[in-house]
Amino acid sequence: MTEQPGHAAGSRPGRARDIPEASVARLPVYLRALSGLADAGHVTVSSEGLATAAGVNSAKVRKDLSHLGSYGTRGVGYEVDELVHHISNALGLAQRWSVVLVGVGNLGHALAGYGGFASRGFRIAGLLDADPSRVGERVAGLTVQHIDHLEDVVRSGDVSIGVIATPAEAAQDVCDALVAAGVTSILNFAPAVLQVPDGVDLRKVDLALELQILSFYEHRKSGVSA
Amino acid sequence: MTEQPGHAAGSRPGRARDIPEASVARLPVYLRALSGLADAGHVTVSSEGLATAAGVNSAKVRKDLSHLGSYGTRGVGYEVDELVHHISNALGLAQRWSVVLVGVGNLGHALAGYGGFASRGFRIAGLLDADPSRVGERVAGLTVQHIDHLEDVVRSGDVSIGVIATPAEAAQDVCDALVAAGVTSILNFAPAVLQVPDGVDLRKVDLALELQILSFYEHRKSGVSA
DNA sequence: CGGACTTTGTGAAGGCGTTCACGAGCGCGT
DNA sequence: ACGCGCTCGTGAACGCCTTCACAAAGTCCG
Repeated sequence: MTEQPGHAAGSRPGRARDIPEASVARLPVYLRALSGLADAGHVTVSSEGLATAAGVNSAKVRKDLSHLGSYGTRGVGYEVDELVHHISNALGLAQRWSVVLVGVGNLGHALAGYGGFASRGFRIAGLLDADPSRVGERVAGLTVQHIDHLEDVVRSGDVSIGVIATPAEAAQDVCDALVAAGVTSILNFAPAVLQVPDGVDLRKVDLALELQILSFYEHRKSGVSA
Repeated sequence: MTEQPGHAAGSRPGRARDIPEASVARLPVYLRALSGLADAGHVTVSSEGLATAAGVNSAKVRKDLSHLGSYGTRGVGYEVDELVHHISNALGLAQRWSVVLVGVGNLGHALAGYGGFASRGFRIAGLLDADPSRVGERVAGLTVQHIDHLEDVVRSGDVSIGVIATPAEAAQDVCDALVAAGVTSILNFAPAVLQVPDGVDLRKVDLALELQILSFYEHRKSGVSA
């Protein structure tokens, strides 16, 4: 399930209408499904249709979307374009976020070249690495800089999100440096558990974790009839 | 949160002791934390210690581990080596799984070279790609083969797990081909929602999804005091 | 224009997972 | 040998999320 921790949810009593974490996590999925539906020429879509495209059930879709407001038309469904707009707004994708990517190894290359970031409004403000032999290399239209320039890049690029794609050993140091430079959200691809101070959001993607979960169920399958 | 669907849980009435999905998802995290503790020279660890290392709370650790059996010693804690052994067994990592990786682009390269797979007992039985210009290339000690060889690779390599790292457009076709070849678990890195028949487990890792979730909370942060 | 049909939005119910809290068991020191 | 202190294992309470089910509301067609 790869659940993620609670985002220091109560850091402020803030009156902001809160959308359940589980719902927030599905909004990007709806966004992607809606892109596909738009490309296929659909102008409107029912909760049932969107549910199928997103791989969930329709009750969940309706409940999730209801947190954003009442943007559906009874008897018809949701207007695809309008829904994309509202979900994007809710996710904060209307504004262009700048991210800094630390660690330009295999995974870093893949992330830098990944189209899914740019298409969702994320701008890579800098590529950094601690290895001097990598500095100067051109990757995805950017020049790799030394990690010492982290603070410059963050401040001059108005960066609030950092992505860590370093080896596990370096991850915590990089994380601390990101926080010190003023980054307030961190996405960690390194296989390590990181500590961050309150007020900084941390999420992780573990490439091997899902494979191990599959292993569990695969193991169960073969063992069931034994 | 990136939660994952229900693994067709009830496919068999199977008496296999079932571990809650949420627990299963944390076991790999414990495994990693325990590796770190072992390297640091710890022989035993308390639920509190493991909780800190894994980034969860101790009650959760104890509850999760209790599903595997009673391997702790009251007043002392858990023996690190023994716990690694039991968790590995539960996850099915005692046996060596063979996986086939389809799509050798940027991400495919990163995955093929990712040490976390090999270190957890996953063997890459083949690298496949549809692009003829990529066929023959050596990546991570293997030679890229054309996708037409999929069935050969799966059958001769006793492969039960497939990893998809293709563009979104190709993902469903590759998925169908994997299923047809006999793969029963699929890990999808492509940004697409895939359909699989009953009996096949599907999990996905979405590189951009977590970034969008961070965007949501970052957006909220800046909007709170406005 | 009116009635039947479709689909949303949502209160209520149910299930799952987390957290609490404490009894049971084990090691250690005296 | 015995009691003290520590930590596990676990039933119970709690809370979040999912699912159900239906009234409200809008469309479409005769």
